[in-house]
Amino acid sequence: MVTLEDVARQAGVSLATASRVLNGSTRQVGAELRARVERAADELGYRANIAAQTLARGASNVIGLVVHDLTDPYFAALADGAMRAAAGEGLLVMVGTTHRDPEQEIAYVATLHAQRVRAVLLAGSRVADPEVTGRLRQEIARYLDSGGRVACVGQDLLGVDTVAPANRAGAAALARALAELGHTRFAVLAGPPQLMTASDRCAGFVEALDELGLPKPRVVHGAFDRDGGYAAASQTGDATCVFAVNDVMAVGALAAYRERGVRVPQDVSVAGFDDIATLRDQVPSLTTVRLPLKDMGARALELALTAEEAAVVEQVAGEVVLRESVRDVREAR
Amino acid sequence: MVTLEDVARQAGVSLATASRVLNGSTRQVGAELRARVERAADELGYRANIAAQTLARGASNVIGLVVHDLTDPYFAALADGAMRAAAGEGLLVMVGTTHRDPEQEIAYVATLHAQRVRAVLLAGSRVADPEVTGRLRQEIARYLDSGGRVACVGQDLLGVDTVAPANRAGAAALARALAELGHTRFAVLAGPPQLMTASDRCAGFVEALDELGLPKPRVVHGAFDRDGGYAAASQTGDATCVFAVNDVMAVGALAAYRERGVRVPQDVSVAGFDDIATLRDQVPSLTTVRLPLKDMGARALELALTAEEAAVVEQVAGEVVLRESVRDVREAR
DNA sequence: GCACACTGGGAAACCGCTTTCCGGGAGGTC
DNA sequence: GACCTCCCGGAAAGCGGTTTCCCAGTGTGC
Repeated sequence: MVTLEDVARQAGVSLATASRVLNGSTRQVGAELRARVERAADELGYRANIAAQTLARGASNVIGLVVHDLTDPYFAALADGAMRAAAGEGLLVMVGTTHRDPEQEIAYVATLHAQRVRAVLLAGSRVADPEVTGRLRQEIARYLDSGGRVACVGQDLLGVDTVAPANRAGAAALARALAELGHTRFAVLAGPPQLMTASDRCAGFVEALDELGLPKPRVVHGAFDRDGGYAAASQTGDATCVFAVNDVMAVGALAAYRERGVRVPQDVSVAGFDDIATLRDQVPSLTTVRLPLKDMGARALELALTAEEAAVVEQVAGEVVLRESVRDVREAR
Repeated sequence: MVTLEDVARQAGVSLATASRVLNGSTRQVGAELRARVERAADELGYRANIAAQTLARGASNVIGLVVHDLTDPYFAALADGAMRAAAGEGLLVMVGTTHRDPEQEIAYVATLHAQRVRAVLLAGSRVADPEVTGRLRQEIARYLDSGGRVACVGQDLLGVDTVAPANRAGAAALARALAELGHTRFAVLAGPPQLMTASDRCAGFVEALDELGLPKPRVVHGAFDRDGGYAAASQTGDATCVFAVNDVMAVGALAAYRERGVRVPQDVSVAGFDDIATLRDQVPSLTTVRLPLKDMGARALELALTAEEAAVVEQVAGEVVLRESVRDVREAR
């Protein structure tokens, strides 16, 4: 393992000079010595020891990213956005996946704190459990106290910079758009009640229907993933329009209907939420609420990197996108 | 920022004792002192500084993973497998995405080397450019020399532990299976000629057809992604069966045919390669060659972690999976 | 009763790098 | 020519841990 000292000796200069040449410093070094150091470093195959640099500088160049599941296109897009932004800043990204276990999330904050990462990005829904959230907040507080930075994509519950998708408003807008097509009997594939992203979207949808004077939808709880949507789709009763609180669930529901010979949108209309990238190849194309996922990931990184006085919360609007999977039932009359 | 020294002082013990209590050591510490140290650490909110630990121990607990694109389900699955395995070993994962730029790949090896990561996993196709491969090998050699470990998923070209999917054999088996269904006029959506995964699969397919005495397929080059498949699908001429060298290209091709009113499999049969997870919701379901992606990612990590004398190369067989997207043309007669 | 492990605590060297501080020489000014 | 800046090189003090080495105290075996 070749060290800076080896390089300095080989070049016949001091440690300080070698350091200044190889790892950007404000100080100038004469051309002659500079060349000698560079040549020595190259000959020896020197690579700076970042652990040592981090320790000496008191600042690292890696950021931590905590997601639920990388194979979910939602998080893949978020992560991709954040990682591109990080690469642009010359930062490395350490990724942790929790598989929806809140304890894992807390543990990752602690671990990333120990790593002294420059910032931690928490992507993904909060859960409606004050005890767990409290412990997470405490872990975050420790990290912030020691100079860390945290940003989050999701509900504004942690008191840190947040990119907050307008889940309620988006779902409400979707409900109005669907009602406008003449639907009156709705079902919601609502995901787990404790998951706030799921329950917010469900609530926004239900409230909007209520304001329109439409009957309450049938609410079916289940898992927040493709299989959850698939399973829940069998319990939508006589609804003419089904809202799955995220796209992967909607895709699962489409599969279930297809298998049962239920035609979409002729027999039932289906809508999702997020507009994940894989939707473009879905048949029928899926109505959804578009969220600019990559931008959100990138924005979260930016927020985490620019220290403000108070925590800033940025609302991100969702845009209703009507596609083939919903039918205008007024035409039918 | 609270340090071990703060904890030791608060507990009224030496640095050494505090270290032994808090960060696993072979040495015993008396119950009394142990309790005092633990309480002090908790009160102060102490988190070990991993950079300092890494420096002192000369070994880190993070591994590096280099992939082309996280939003591609192929790499997401590979990464997920590797990350689960890493979590099981108590390791953190630092992820870099190259977006298919080989220079980025080399740069990441250098960066991860500097980070002194325990091992580097290189996932993704090699390119048929000896100059670039040579530079990558050189960068890897430097890292290996300084005690690093490297494993790779893809072609066995780097002289390191490798999980090598049987691209040629898998494509050949697929070709034979398709020929058995009576197809004789084939086209291959072949991806970029320099990309070895693409060219190996294409070559395996073409050779197998040749051995069967069938006419040469039309080979259409293009990008190795969904849009590449989409674009290439317009140039398949009068082929009755189209092989896309990976699934995302096949999905793109299906979209193109759908838009043009070409029915799959009635008008043209389509097959892909990889069996990515998102295929389960594809209509029509896609014939492909299944690769156990998650296992491959996990296996690569294992290989990297267990030092052998010589580099071990593990072939991974692909399994032909016939689904709706291909038609048995013998029936038609 | 004595030599002898053995146990557990602490002092201090060390991991590889950054950066402050010091000092010598070159160049400029009056 | 004396004095003052600059400029740049080097010595050395950290950064926050781990671990070796030393040492005192406490059983053990014979």
